[in-house]
Amino acid sequence: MSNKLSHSFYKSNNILQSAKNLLGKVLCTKINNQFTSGKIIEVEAYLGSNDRASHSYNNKKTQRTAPMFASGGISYVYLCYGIHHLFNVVVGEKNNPCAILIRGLEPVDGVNIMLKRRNLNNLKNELTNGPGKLTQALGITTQINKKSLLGNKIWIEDYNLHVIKKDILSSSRIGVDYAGDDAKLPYRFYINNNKWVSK
DNA sequence: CCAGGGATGGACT
DNA sequence: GTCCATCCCTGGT
Repeated sequence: MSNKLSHSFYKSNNILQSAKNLLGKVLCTKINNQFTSGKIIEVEAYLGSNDRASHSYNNKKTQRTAPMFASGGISYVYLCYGIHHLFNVVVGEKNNPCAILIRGLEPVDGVNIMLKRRNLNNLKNELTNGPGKLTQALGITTQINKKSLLGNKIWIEDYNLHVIKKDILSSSRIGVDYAGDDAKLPYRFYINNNKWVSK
């Protein structure tokens, strides 16, 4: 049986709800035949054309942002600071360019593979407690940009891990000072008291 | 073609 | 906790 999140999950236009729903789900990759996964602990929602913090603000469609304009259910991976690959889940209907950035993961499968990719010797929070760290750990690069999340390279599973509603906290998003008033919006969601939340 | 930017990380105290 | 190097790629020309 498969617990893979299906098409319908990604088509919703209620992006904030979708972002919260991703908490507790398990992000999986199979890169170079190596399976790794982690439970989603922290996310940020980017609400598209009206959100100044979003790459797709003002319907700015370029080669880079094109994946956001596609129908939900694909990856949006881009390079940040020339070094870090950041992974987003594209959600919403076609031409509603929204995405959810994954910022923190609790390692589940393939910890040894992740440690190796991160050049670490033992399990500690810096393995996956940041958007650039977790992509490195899961082997996510722009090579898997614009890929279906229903395929066999990258996907998300629902293991029915219960996240208590009151344990979901929100805050403003990180590193979006350029967004004016929109920088203050409480579109970052994370699980309370969890060591895998970014610093 | 190239100037400028960027949803950060890690080294250090 | 604080500070700052990062460097590839994008997009406008």
